[in-house]
Order: sequence, then structure tokens, then C-alpha cells
Amino acid sequence: MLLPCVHFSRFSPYMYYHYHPRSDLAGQGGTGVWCLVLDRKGEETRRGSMGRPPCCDKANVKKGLWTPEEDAKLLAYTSNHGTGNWTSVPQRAGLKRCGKSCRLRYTNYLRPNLKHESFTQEEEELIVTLHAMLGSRWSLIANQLPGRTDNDVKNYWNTKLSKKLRQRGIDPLTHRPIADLMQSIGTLAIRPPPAAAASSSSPYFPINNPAAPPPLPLLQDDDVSYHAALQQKQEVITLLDADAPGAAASPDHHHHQQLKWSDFLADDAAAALEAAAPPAQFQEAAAVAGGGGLSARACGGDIGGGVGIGGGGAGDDGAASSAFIDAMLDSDRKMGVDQLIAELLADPAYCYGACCGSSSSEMGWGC
DNA sequence: AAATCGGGCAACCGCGCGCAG
DNA sequence: CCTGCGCGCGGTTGCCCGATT
Repeated sequence: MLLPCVHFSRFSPYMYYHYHPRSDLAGQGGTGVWCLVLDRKGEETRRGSMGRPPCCDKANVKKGLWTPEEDAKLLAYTSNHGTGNWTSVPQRAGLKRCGKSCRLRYTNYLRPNLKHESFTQEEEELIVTLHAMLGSRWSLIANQLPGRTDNDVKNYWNTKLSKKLRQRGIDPLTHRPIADLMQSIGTLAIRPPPAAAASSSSPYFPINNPAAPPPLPLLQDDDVSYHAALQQKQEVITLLDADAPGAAASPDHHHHQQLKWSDFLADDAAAALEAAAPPAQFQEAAAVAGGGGLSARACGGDIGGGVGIGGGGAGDDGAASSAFIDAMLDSDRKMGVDQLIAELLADPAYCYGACCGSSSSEMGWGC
């Protein structure tokens, strides 16, 4: 069923025909808005859909496991034509699949130079260490493992490594000994409630309440090495983001990644130390972020920190801190990402933060 | 031998962002 | 300026298959 309506722009009226996906036009172009562009005399000057055409006809695409025949078609097409526009690949390759499905199949299975054998001990150790550094940013982790896809690494983590860590007494989310976390939870539980005068502040963020005692750190305040580790952690994130394919294409994207880093910091228990005296403009944001918990994406990282503050630390808009951090990062950007990671992995000070100290060596995943 | 359970993994889903039209 | 797709990403689902009862 077509539902016409007319929009008058500055130059000419647009006549739209909205149609339902299941109408008679569905399958001949997908969902969307079909339009006629009319000039002032009411004559047609252009016709077509608004925006890009849909990638595929959702109703007629095949789902589920790929057959060897489909693999062969996709492989033959990509080896002859490359992997340009995935939307057109199914049709050109003679496949009844969504372009997105083709891309996934290719990148996770058919792509050349992929390793299909099981993970080695070295790869296992690297994944654990990188996960401690980066959280569940599987694409970044996979970039450091030649021949492995983010899906491979993610599945291996979820099915093997996280269980292995748990069995060995390490919380896979925080990479801290579970005993330490339990002790921290117990300590928090007996703390007095925030004063009534600060009722507008989140009780989960005593930092917002001047009357409340300071946050109880999981580490000592004077633990310089751990603070250094946090600083390096941010540098790794920043560099990896910049190194990631397409990341440098947009300043907005880079800014977005920095915000994600802030989320990452917010989830880290040790961030509470750095947030001992946050800029005033961050305190309200911290209460909001904390009251609603963590973002869905950030939750994949270090939930177990328990104490957080949004926007504190690096990657914020504070002019002074930003300038300071920028100056530090500029010098480090000259280094290659791989080299930086290699140095960090070999740095005992960093390993304290990334591998939860002595536990990692005890577990056989020392740095 | 059949039923059930659980691990592993491929694939799908949904979101954010950029960009084309 | 607005709409909606392409792409990349992380989270989740569900199928397959071997082990167990």
C-alpha cells in the first residue's frame, strides 16, 4: 500500500510514497521511502529512494550455516574482485545472503592467512594480558594476534580463558584476585551511609558527598607504580584506537574512543584514587553515570571495580589536564603500537596493574 | 540405544558512527 | 537538514556434536 505525501523544500516539492516492507514493492528494493521529485510545474524530475538503497531483501535471504558451495562462490568472487562493497557481493557472487552475512563469513572464516588451529600457550598468555589492558575490546586484541579474528578471540575467552582464570581464583573481569574483591565488598558493606545532607548525590559515589569518608582504595594511595600503569593503560588505548583501521578517518571517532577510555577508567577501582579531587563539572556527570551503572559497552570491561567516576582522569575536556596528557601522548605517538605493547608487557610496573601483581606469576601467566 | 547435558563455535543481532543521497 | 544504509564492533543465541547417564 502506498501512502503518498508531499514535502515542499526550498527548491521543489518532494512527493514521497511511503510503503510498508510487506507491500508489493517489498523485495524490489527493500524498506525505505520511495520518492518522486517534482519541479514547480509538478513534473517529475527524479525518482528513487531517499538515502542509499537497502543492502538486501531481508525476506529472501538465507540464514544459518554456510554450505561449502556458498563458501566457494564467495571465495571465488572475493579472490577475483576483492572485498569492496559488501552490499553488492551477494548478488554478484550468486548468493542468497545478506551482505553483512557475507562480510562476516569472509572475515571470520574465508579470509586468507587465518589460523584455524587451536590457540597456543603464547597466544593464550597474550590474550590474558591484553584483556587486562584493554578489556573486552576484541578487535584490538585480535589485531595483536596474527591470523586470529575478534570472534575467535572472543569465543576462546568466553569458553576457555575466563573459566580458567576463575578456577585459579582470578576474577576475569577485573583480573584481580577474587579474594581481594570479596574483601573489598565486605569492607564497603560495613561503611556508614552517606550523610542525609548529601541525599541528592548518589550513595554509590561518596566522592560527591563532602561529609562522607574518602573512598577506600584497593591499593595504597602512594602506589606510584599502579598510577603509572593506569597512565600507560590510557596510552595503549589511545594508540591502539589510532592504529585501528579507519580510526583516524574522523576526529569525532577519535573523541568517541577517548570517551570510551573514560568509561574504561571509570570502571577501574583504582580510578577512585585519581578522582580524589575531580573537577566540579565532572562530579554531576559521575553521579549520573554511576547511578545508571555502566554503559553496556563498558560493562564488558571491568565491572568489578565497584567504584567509579565518569569523565575523570584523562580524555576529558579539562584544558589543563588535556594539555598535559596531549603533550605526553605526542611524544609516545612516535612509537609504534606494537613496540609500545611489547615494552609494556615487559615492564614490571605495568604488569602490576595489568596482571594483578603476584597472582599472574603464580597462575603461570606472568609477564 | 535413547535421552540428556554441556562445551565449542559459527552466525546473528543490535548499536554507534560516518556518510551518501 | 534529514533519513537510512554501510561498516565495524561487541554481545548473544542457537546449532552441532561428543560425553554422560
